Amino acid sequence: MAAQLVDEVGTNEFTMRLLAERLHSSAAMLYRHVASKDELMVYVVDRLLAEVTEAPGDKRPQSWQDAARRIAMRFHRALSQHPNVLPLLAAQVPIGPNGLAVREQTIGTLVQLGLPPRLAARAYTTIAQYIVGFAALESNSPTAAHASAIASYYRELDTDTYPHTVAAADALTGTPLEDEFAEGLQLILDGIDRARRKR
Amino acid sequence: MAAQLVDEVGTNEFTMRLLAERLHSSAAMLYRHVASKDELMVYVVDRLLAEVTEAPGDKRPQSWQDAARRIAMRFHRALSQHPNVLPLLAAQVPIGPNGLAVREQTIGTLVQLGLPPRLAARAYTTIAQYIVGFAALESNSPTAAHASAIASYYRELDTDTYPHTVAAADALTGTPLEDEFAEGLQLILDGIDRARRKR
DNA sequence: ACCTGAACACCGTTCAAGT
DNA sequence: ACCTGAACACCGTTCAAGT
Repeated sequence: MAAQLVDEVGTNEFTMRLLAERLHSSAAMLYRHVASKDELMVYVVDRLLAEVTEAPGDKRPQSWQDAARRIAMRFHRALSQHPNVLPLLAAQVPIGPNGLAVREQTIGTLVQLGLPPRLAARAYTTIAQYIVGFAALESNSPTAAHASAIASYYRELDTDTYPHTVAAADALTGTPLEDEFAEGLQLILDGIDRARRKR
Repeated sequence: MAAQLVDEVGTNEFTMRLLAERLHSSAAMLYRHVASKDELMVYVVDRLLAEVTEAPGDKRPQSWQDAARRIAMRFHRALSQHPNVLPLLAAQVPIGPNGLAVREQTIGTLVQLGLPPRLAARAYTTIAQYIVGFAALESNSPTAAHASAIASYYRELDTDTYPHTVAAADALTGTPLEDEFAEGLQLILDGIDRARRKR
């Protein structure tokens, strides 16, 4: 399957020829199933979004904050487990069936729990953007592959010319990334809550 | 210049050979100035970030909200003027000198106007993510190139299976994108403000 | 020493030719 | 009818060979 291969070798190394080889087939054969590599990538993204969909056994959320937090965590976890999909997600707006399903489920739940439809839609978009953006930031953390190159780059930074950047970096190094994610999310949820109360 | 060519032909059509041709040079010559195409793309992104830097003649912001809004608007405008740079910005964390300068200036201003350093750093990241995410969404609007393909895709959507998505789409079609951007930004600013007051 | 054309090792995609 | 090897038209990158 294409999604597995992306997980394994990453977007850059993913090749129609390599996928064909894995399937004991030929590259030309793939074009009988998909129109292009781009279309295939849409499917790969949609596979990831499938993991964000609500499971049937999930207990019902008690508040819209609860619901938003839960979907955000699922989304975040899916991206942690499939970090190689991130570049694809940043490049496309997810238009596959699961992408639409997640959107629909989430907005629906938020509306049901008291958020005005317009605000619910904006909330979903803002949160989704935050998750993807945070994951992009996370992939640049010291555990990532290109770490050494970027680390050496930052090492050259003067504390005098970039005092706040360096200070902030130090401050944030203290807190684990999981907490950071939750804190930033809370920032957004609070903003949504204030918008809700205003009307 | 590389940035101009990206603006003109887009990321996909941008080619070392084409750039060399524009410069009345050869592709091999480019590798005397840059190590790789990726490095060149870092410069292209940094050119855009240069437009986000504070101009010397700017009047001083009155509040951190004011400062944040102003930098967000500049960033947003730069992306509107160079939409082809967006895919690059989504793929890299901007590590060029201007990227660092914008970060430094912004966090510095926010701290000076009363935001705790940690919160200022997170605020910058969250807002930057929002801007890039919003631009990605905007590039999918009906004025964009791939509009017909995506439009036809959404046309197939059942109002029964995706009631909230369709309803939200209708609701949001009414408001101009500029207003939407400002509203979403306000959501985040409110969240930051609540975090500030809490401590 | 500086620049280039041509080459290398790839791509995504297509298509004539086999079974 | 289904599948494939080879080909096409490209890439980014390198390098021997020219000046």
